[in-house]
Amino acid sequence: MPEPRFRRRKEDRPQEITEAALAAFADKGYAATKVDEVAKRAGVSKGLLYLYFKTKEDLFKAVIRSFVVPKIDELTAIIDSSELSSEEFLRGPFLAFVKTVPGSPISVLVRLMISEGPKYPDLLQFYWENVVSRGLAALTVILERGVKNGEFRRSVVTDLPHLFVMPVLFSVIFKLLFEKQCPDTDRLIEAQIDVLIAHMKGEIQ
Amino acid sequence: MPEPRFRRRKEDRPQEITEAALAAFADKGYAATKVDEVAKRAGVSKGLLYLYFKTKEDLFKAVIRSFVVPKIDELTAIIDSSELSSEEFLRGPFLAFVKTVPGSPISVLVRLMISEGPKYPDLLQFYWENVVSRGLAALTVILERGVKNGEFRRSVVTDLPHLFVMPVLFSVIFKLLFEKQCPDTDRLIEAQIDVLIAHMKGEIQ
Amino acid sequence: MPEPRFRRRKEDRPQEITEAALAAFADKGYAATKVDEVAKRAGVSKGLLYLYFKTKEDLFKAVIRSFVVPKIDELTAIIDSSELSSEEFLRGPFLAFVKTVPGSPISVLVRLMISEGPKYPDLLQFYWENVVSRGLAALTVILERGVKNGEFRRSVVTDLPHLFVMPVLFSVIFKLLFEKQCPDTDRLIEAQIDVLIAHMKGEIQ
Amino acid sequence: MPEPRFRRRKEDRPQEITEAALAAFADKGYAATKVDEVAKRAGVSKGLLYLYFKTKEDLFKAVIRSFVVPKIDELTAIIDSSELSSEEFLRGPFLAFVKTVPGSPISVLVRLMISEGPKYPDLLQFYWENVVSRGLAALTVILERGVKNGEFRRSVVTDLPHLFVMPVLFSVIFKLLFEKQCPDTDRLIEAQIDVLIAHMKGEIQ
DNA sequence: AATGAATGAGTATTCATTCAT
DNA sequence: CATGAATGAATACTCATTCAT
Repeated sequence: MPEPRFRRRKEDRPQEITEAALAAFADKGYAATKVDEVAKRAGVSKGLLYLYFKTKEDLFKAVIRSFVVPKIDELTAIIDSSELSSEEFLRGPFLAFVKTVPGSPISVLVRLMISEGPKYPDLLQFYWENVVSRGLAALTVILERGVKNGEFRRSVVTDLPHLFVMPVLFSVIFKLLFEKQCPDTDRLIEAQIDVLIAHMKGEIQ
Repeated sequence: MPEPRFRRRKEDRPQEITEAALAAFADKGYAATKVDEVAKRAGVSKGLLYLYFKTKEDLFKAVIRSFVVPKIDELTAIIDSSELSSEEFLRGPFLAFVKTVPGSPISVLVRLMISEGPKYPDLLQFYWENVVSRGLAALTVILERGVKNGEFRRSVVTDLPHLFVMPVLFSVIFKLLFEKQCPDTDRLIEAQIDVLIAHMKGEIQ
Repeated sequence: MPEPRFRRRKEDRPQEITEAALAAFADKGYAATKVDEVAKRAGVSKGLLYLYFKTKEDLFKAVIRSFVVPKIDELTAIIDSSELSSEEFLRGPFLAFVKTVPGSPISVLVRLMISEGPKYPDLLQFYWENVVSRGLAALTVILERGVKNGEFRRSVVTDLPHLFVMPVLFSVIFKLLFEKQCPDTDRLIEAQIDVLIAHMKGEIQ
Repeated sequence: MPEPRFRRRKEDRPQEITEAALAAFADKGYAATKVDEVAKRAGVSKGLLYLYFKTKEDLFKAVIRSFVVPKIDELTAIIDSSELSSEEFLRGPFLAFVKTVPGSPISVLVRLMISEGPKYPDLLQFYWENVVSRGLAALTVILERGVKNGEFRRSVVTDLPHLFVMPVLFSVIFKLLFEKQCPDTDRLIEAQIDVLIAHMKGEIQ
């Protein structure tokens, strides 16, 4: 008995399709990915894809939105529920979270944002509001708390949460481009955090 | 019959074309740039462009090669000719050089490498050999010299020259994507160098 | 549980669908009308529509057939039941009937026949047999009766009933295309009939 | 020796293409005509067609414009250069001109305007301004001249130049749809003109 | 009978590349 | 050398039709 040509699974389709799209975009980038290819990967006809996403661009935006926001939610959830000191938090949950990024599917999204972002200002806006600024804000909360506690001295470092994010972006890209020559990204990230914390604490290293 | 005011010499053509291409790629990215558009910008016919570059991909590779190598040559030249201490070098010529990158035309190349690199392994190889590894090697020379001098303690930092490059990559991308919300990149870069040097020197900050 | 206020009966369905189709075709023409749209207008699912009409073309043919024949039946009925002289008939019931055409839903059918007819010879055949030739035949009966009566002289006019139909077709099309610049179609139609009758009667106007 | 794949004939191309398009539209109507088909008929590649006409719609508009305006220019030229009395003009050059329309390539344009016009208001506007209103104006000039001369009585007929155009539109459409059953269109047109002139002259017929 | 999710052939349009001039 | 007219393969998107439910 042959497989039925139609499977009705309305609820699951959008997710199945965005997952396939993420994989395809990861492989070839946005422009080089054919809609046909995404449909095939999702085990779905092109027509159905267009039932859920009006255009290829739409699909792209949906991919960005649906995979990135949950991840950042994860981070803020950790902060809110944590009773740790700032240093403990940075060395513990934050470091752990941040190490998972390079090599995870999200790293693909970073590449997509860099490649295609400039063409879609609204998407950048969304990304800024829902990911980057939220991430930086979360870090700022931690750093400020550390200053208030007396754990940290106020300095450029407590002022520039970007310094804590840098190694992640760097690792993602380095790994993407020069897998072979890439240093141990965990070590790189740890080193940066170490250096920054030491600096904030005013310790002799 | 009056002489044309500017007589274009054959030898300049390829460069004129790669410059036009760089500008076009900067505006729209590789895939979205039409060969027609590049030819128009270069003030040249499409046919002539194809006389110098066999394919669009060829042109792309030429762009990468021709703009990036001179820049890295610049850096290594500075190192070789410099009599400064390691710290002086890092805070002086290195910092100065590195600050010029975000916002310069080369930053465009970074985006191009990220977007298109994975499709062209030979280009990545070239980029690694001629840019990244040379840059890291130059830094390593400086750091080792500092350790030998007794200026710096040996540590993860002297071991990971990547830490010195991170803020540049970060700034380039941040500026590209979030121009509006971008922090002062000079300050960001300086902060990182400060923190790293302080750490290597074992000083209280 | 309250009775639904309107219970749709199965028997009405085809008619409801052809009505929706006529409206949709009127708006956008045949090719530009989507089956989906017709189904929605009819308050019916696409699947059900296909239960009644095998193809879109089928639906189209049903539309033509179902709206045009009753109209022409109306006209012949008037003729058969009328005791009037030929002139009275032409100036009375015929004129009245004919004036209602431009601006009525049937005028849409005219456009459809002109646009799509050439693709469907069987439909044209049907249209000819059931509408045009019957209409012309009815007119011929009247004109012949007038000649027999001595009301009218025999001439090209009594020979070409088409002359009486011309202003209707003209008005329908003019109104369809140039609503804004369209002359009063009633006046146009009346003028034509006047002129023709005067001619047949041999009167000085 | 094989035919050269490329023939450079920049000047002739647009006309060659519009001619092919007119023929294709005549055969199948606008919607059912494939751009591929037009290109093939014109002996040209699809790409080249798109070099001259940005879209299929554009091509359609060009077809309408390029074939219709010359025809109406012809008519107005005849009027301007004629020394005839109004009746002589109507029975002579006007009648002759008007008889050529049904069956000529322009008759195709009439069908196209009816089918597609309502979708392109700007095209209808163009058609109105450059064809219909100019044609009616030309007729009005003739009729007014006849009234001034004393040739004609003023009446609805001198007021409604549309009456003179009606048989042309009617013949075009009748021929298009019911070729087989179509009366002699020359005779139909002549009859209408006869009747109208007789009426304007107030003669007993 | 009734639904609407699913299909896929069909089409307009683009753009890197070629080649007659 | 230089041009840009000409090509055609490639691709996003549509919509009549089918069929599992």
